[in-house]
Amino acid sequence: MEKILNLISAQVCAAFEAAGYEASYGRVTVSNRPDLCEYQCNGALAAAKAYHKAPIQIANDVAALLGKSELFADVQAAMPGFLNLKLNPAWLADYLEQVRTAERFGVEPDPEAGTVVIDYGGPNVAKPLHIGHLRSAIIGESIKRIQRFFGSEAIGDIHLGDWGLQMGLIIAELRARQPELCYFDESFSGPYPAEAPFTISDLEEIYPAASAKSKVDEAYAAEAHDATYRLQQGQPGYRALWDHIMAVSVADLKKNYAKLGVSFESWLGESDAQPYIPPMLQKMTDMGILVESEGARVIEVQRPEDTKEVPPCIIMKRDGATLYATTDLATIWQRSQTWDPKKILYVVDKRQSLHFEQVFRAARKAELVGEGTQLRHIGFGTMNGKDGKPFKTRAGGVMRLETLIGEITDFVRAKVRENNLVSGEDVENVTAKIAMAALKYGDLMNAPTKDYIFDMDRFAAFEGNTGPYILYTIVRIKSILARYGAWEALPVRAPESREAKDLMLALTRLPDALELSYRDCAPNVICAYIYELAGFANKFYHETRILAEEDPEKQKGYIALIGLTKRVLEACIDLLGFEAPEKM
RNA sequence: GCGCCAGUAGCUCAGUUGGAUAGAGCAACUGCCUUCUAAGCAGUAGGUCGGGGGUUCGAGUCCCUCCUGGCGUGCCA
Repeated sequence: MEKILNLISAQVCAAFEAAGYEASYGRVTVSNRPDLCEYQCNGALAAAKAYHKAPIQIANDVAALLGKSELFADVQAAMPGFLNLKLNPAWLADYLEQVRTAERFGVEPDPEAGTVVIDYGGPNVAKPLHIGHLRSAIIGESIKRIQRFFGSEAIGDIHLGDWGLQMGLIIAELRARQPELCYFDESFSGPYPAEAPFTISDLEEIYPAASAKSKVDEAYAAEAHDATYRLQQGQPGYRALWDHIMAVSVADLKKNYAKLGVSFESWLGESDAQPYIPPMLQKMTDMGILVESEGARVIEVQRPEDTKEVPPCIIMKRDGATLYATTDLATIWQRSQTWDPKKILYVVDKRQSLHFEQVFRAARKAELVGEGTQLRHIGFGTMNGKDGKPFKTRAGGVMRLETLIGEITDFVRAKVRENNLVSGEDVENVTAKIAMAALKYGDLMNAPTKDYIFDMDRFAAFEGNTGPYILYTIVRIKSILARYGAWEALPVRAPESREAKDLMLALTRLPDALELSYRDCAPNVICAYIYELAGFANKFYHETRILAEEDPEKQKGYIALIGLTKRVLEACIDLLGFEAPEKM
C-alpha cells in the first residue's frame, strides 16, 4: 500500500500546483519540531528563489488551499516559510486500520528481488568460533531475514575455511605427534577407520600449536606446505584425515551456530570450489586476461577512471599454488552456476574491502557472473575492547563465542530469578531469549561498517537502548492482551491523547525504516526504529489505564493500538534474529 | 608515499536529499510503584559538532585545507 508520506506529499504537491508553483516543491518530511507539528514541508523556502517571492508568502498561499483537505487537522505557515502540518486523527486511524489488516503491514515487496546468496560465515574448521565471528553471523542472519521479508529467495552460505595451509598445518602436526597412524603410511591400502583419531578439543589445541610452530620453524613450515600440497593433490591418507577433520568440526560448528540462532542453507566451503578452479583458469587464459606479472599469474583490474591504484588480482603464485582470491573467484562461478543469483552479498570484515574490489572486478572481467548479478561487500567494523583496541580477554587471548554467551547467560539468569516472574523450566528458556536479545541488539544497533566498543558491562546493564528494553515493552503489552482476551480483530480507533497519536504516527513509519534497512543492508535502522517505537509504546502504557478503562469502545481502541504495536515490534525483532518471551 | 574510514555532551553513539532550538543511552542529580510488569515513566544538568577558510537566505551535513586516530596498500586468509 501507499506510504503515508507519499499520500501527504501528494496532497501538498497538488496544493503547490494549484497555487501556481511547481508540484515537486510539495514534498513533505516528518517534522523535526514535534512540539509544533507532525509533518513539515520546506518547499516554499526552495521555491522562493525560483519565483522571486518571499517564502512565507508562498507558504501562506499553499496553506490556504490545504486548510480544506480532510487529511489535516491543522495547517500553519511559519516564518521564514515552513509549512507545519497536523494530521486529522480520524484519517490517521483509517490509514492505520489499513496497515493493521494488510499483509506484511502494507510494506511492498521488492519486485526486483530474486535469489540472493549471503556469505556470512567464513569460520575455519578446527578452530573454535570466537567473537570475531559474532558480527558476521549476527549481521548476516539479520540481512538474510530482511532480504526474505522483501521477497528474496535468500541462501545463507557458510563458506567454510576448509582448504589451504591451515589444513596442511593440522595434518603436519598430527603427523609429528602420531606418525604411526595409518593415514601417514603410503603403503596402506585401506579402508581407513571410520572414527576420527581426535576430538574437537584436540583440534582446537592442535591448530594454534601448529600455527605458532610454523612461524618460528622453517622446516616445519615447509612440511605443512608439503602436506597442503599433497592434500590438494588428493593423497588418500591425507584426504581421509581431512574428512575426519571436517566431520568433527562441522558438527561442532552447527551446534554453536544453533545456539546463536544463526543458520545456513548451504554448508559448502572453499574445498567445494576447487573443482571449478582448473576450468576457470582455462577460461581466463582463453580470454587472454590471465597474464604473467613478476612471476605470478594475475588479472589486471586497474581501470582508466580510477583515481587510486588498484593492484592486480593475483590468481596463481610464482610456485603455481592458488590462493584466497582464486578460491573466491571459483566460488563466485560456482554460486553463479548453481543458483544464478541476482545478488551475492559478502558480510565480511571491512579490512578486506580492497580484496573484494579486486575479486569483483576480476569476476566481471572473466565473466564469471552475469551482468545483472550484483556483487556487494558489506564490510563490518572491528569489535574493540574498552581501550579502543581489538577485543581481548583479560589473559590477552581471543575470547571464544561460547565463553561470551555463557557470561551473558549467567548474568541474565540471575536477573530472571531475582525478578521472580518465571519459574521452573521457563527460567532457562526466558534467560536464553533475553541473553540473545542483549547480545544481538547490542551488536546490530551499531552501523555495520563502524568499529564499535564491546563493553560487557553495557550488555549487563539492560537499561535504556538495549535488547531487553525492547523485549520488556513487548512482554508488558502481551501481559495486557492476555488478560483482555481476543484482540486480533479489533479495529484501530482515532486517537484521543497525545501519547496515542504519537504511537500511531510512529507505527506509520515502519515501511520507511524497513525499506532503508533493506536498501542499505543496515539492520541498525530497524534497531533505531523499534527503540523509538518502544519509547512511544511505553509512554502510552504509562499514561493510559487500559484494562481499567470503563468505556468499552475506547478500550477496544487501546487494545487494537497496543496489539498492532506488539505485532510490529515482534516482526522487527524477528528480522533482527531474536524473539520475546511471554514473561520476564 | 598513496588510498579508505572516523573525529558530535565526561563515556558510547544517532543525526536521511543542506532547514526552525544538534538528539538518545550510560554515568550524576530529582520526582513517580496498595492501580495493566519500576528491565518502566517524568524531570535537572551537561555541546566553540577536531581547527581554519569557502559556497548561500541557511552548514554537524556540500567544497578546499590543515591536525589527530584507525585500517588497507602484489604473491597470508
